[in-house]
Amino acid sequence: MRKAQLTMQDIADRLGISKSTVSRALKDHPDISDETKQAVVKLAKELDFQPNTLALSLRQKKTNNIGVIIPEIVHDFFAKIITGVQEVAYNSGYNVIMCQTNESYEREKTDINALFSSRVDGMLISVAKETEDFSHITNIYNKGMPIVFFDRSCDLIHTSKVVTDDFDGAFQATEHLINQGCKHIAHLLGPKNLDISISRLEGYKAALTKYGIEINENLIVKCGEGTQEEAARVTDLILEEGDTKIDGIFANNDMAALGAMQSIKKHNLKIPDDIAVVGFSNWQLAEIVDPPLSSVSQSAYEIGIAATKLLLKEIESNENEEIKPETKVLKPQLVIRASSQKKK
Amino acid sequence: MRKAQLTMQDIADRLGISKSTVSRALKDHPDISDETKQAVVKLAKELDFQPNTLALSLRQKKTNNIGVIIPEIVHDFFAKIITGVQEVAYNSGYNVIMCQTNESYEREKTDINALFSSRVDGMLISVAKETEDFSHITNIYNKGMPIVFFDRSCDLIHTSKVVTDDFDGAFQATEHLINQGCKHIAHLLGPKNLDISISRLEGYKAALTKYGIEINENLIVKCGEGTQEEAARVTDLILEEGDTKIDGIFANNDMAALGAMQSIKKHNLKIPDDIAVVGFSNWQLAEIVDPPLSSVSQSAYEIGIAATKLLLKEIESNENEEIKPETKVLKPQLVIRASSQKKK
DNA sequence: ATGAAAGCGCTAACAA
DNA sequence: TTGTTAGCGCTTTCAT
Repeated sequence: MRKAQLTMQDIADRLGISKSTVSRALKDHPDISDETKQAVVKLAKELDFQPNTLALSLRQKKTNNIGVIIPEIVHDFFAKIITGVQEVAYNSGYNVIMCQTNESYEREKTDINALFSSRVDGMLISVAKETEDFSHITNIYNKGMPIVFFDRSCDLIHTSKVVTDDFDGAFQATEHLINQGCKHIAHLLGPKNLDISISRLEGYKAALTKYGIEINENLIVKCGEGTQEEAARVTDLILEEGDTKIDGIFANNDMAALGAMQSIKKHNLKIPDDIAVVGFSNWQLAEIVDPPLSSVSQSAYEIGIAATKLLLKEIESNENEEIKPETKVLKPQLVIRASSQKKK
Repeated sequence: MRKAQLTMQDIADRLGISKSTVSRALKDHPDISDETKQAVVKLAKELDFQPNTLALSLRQKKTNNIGVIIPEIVHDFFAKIITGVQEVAYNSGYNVIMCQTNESYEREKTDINALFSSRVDGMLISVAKETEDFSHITNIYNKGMPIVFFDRSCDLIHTSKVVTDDFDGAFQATEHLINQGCKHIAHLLGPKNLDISISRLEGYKAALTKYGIEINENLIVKCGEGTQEEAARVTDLILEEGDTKIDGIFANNDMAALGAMQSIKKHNLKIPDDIAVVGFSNWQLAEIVDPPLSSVSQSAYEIGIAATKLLLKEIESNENEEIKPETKVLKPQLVIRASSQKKK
């Protein structure tokens, strides 16, 4: 700040009263006379007085800030979560400090320590892909920092968490394909080291089993990191060299689904009539591509809302009462679009 | 914080020295003996001491935080800007506090005041669409808060700003279409109340003029807020009722370009051979749609970098020296994809 | 109804 | 080389 800042002392001086009176008047303390109150409020408004919340926070040992650790803002999914977080926080008088780790462990460590140093009242964390050692998180947890994980959690730490029911989403998607008449449904698998990939695979298998369709391991194919190109390539293989003629694809994510669609079109097959396609995540692109892509929506906004509510509850709970961690599993919703609705 | 926090006093007590010695030891002050230093550092590490930056900030009248006011995180464009901002800030030892206004004036006012109250060292601001009264910004500016505008600025306040050269981008796009052989290029116009819409229109006109192509006002059509549906609708009209057969479209933004593409396909015309299309903003969708969409890239990341550098320069400048505001105009780059490359 | 004073955790001028 | 003290701006207990 270039200029000296305006303080309560300044207001007090001008009015010939003490700064404690100013403080009380500003928070409408019953002891203060109406006359004094009005004078103070008037002058404060005139001078556009903004109290220094640093001093307040230091004094009260409470900042009314919460920190959010997020891997990547540019992902629709996380951006929507943030929006949910800010909504709840804002309405409860909290500010949100966001840090983007770019999936880097080092960055995550630094960010979390910085948030701790600035004494946020609690943290919402989605861990970076790189992170395997969680001591930076257990450290602050042990010091009493309220933490809620969202989307990507860490089982080592016994806190509240909010996650998507990936199994259920995959089940819904696969069941929908079956209901559309698909008998030979391929699955484009995500990276095996992520829990979500496994859960989605399990959901896919469970749906097939429920409807008495045999699981064909040849139709379950890895597509690396799940990029469009990789997905297109593996779909090419399925269509050209596979011994089974498929009529449906459930992809681990929307980018992969898109790659599959490109491959299908290239082979002059029709979507959805020859092959129906369903993705996962319901990114913006899903409604934009041609044909619009059916996809499992993870209700990111709701995840943000739920996680923040849990965190604020914890922050505002009485110090004495023991908080028992809750795990909220949000059911995803299948959004059906043209890519999977076969004409009957 | 549930538990009492660890302070320098605690460390001092355990070591039987004073807290000022601890403070000095921790910042490697030359006066302190190596012996003491090592003891302090060792204990601090053991106890995982994290200094309270609130106290530091209050004392130093410097928070090392910068605030960012952004309309919508979910837009690729802004998300990328943020990434650039965080990059520069992080490397210079600053933290970033982001606020999302959701294009609301009220929210913007509250956010800016909250940032001021928390004594951020400076602010990066992109104003909300709703904002017409700027007194909340002039207020803090007059109190000495360093401010840099990005993308959407406010001419009333004489600060540094970083913006895209929309005129140039539109010019490049239109010139490219002309070079591809287009003679009748339509322009899908953005909302007239935004400066950017006007600049892009002007760039379009200037390119036509340069190449001796007459400006046909019938080919300059509004498409409301620029959504896909609206763009598709107006394109339908041009194709069905227009008296000119067009061979190129320059759209004010990518969503509108997409709508135009849908309309063109519906009319069984080929992109780019019958009609070439160029959009603006180079959103992710541009490379995903079919055919991939040529688009003017605004180099959002660079905007974030440039704005933050300007702000930090201002923050770190000597109080006495007068800062003269700079305006950085970043040239956008046309990214040419299949939607506009006619076979010769 | 108001004021004086202590203290939140840290730094820095001044003393020793 | 280290300690003492004052003070950043605010709240709050205890006096008055």
